[in-house]
Amino acid sequence: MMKDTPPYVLDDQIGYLLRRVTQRHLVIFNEAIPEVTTTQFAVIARLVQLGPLSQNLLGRETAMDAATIKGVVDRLARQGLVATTPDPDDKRRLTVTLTKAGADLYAATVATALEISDKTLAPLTLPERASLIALLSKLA
Amino acid sequence: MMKDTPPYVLDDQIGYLLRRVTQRHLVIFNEAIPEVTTTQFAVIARLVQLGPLSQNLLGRETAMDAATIKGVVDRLARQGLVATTPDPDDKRRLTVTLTKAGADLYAATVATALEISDKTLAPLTLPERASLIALLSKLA
DNA sequence: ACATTATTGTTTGTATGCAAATCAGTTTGG
DNA sequence: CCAAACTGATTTGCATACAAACAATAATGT
Repeated sequence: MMKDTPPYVLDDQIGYLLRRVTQRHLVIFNEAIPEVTTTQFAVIARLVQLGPLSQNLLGRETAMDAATIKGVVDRLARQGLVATTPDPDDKRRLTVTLTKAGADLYAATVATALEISDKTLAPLTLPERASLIALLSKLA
Repeated sequence: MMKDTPPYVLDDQIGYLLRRVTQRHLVIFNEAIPEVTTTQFAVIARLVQLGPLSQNLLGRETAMDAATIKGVVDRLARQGLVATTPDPDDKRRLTVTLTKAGADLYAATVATALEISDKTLAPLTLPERASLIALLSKLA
């Protein structure tokens, strides 16, 4: 006897669920903090946490490859939220620094950012939220 | 006394975790089924499940807006995996149908697609996997 | 019947996100 | 020391993903 394959139910697949939950989160974020995107905010948060970093290292610290972080940094620089300066010790490197405007934006929005996370998780109880974060952390 | 704001830990935020888990999933998918992307596979799976659909409805059934589904359908059509035909009853509508090549590709890869979901969830125990899927379903 | 409204699909613009190729600069091994 | 390997950054190309504006068509209410 052949054991038959379980059916493929798109709505129960981890990839599809991740995409839909992400979509909902992006809407919530964009409504609450329209000035920057989630990725841009992640970059700012990392710069607050770690201080100035080279562009590629900043990318690794925020899970973006070299091509992606370049675009994000360029757009943040265009808004005056970060600045880039050449590294005197390594002529290849570009140091990315948070500007005052960037630090001010972070200070003004970080509480809202926490509310966004709460709102995204709102359909869950508090223990469920902690459980979800723990489970996702194991997969990251 | 003011209760102070909880710290903003980027790595514990739902949005950041979703992005990183999605990245890992996309790598696994692309290694196992390089012929199509996750979104393209979702479209094919829906067509298998529901049969021919108008382009916009297909987008709604796969969580893509009108602009996005158009690009996805165009690329699938270019590969000969779907075909589009005008709807005689509604001149606005474009009916999207799975071709034989599309149906064959689905038949040949659906078992692999299930393995991809398993592999993405591999760091979790079986009960943990069920729990994660249930929690994400509540947020979708 | 017909004006208002809604729906379908398209296009443009912006923002991730990754692969691959390239160039410049740095590090390392023999 | 110096060729080989590596790293940092950039560019191009492709694939989502959404907003906004638009044209064609269909459905609705009065």
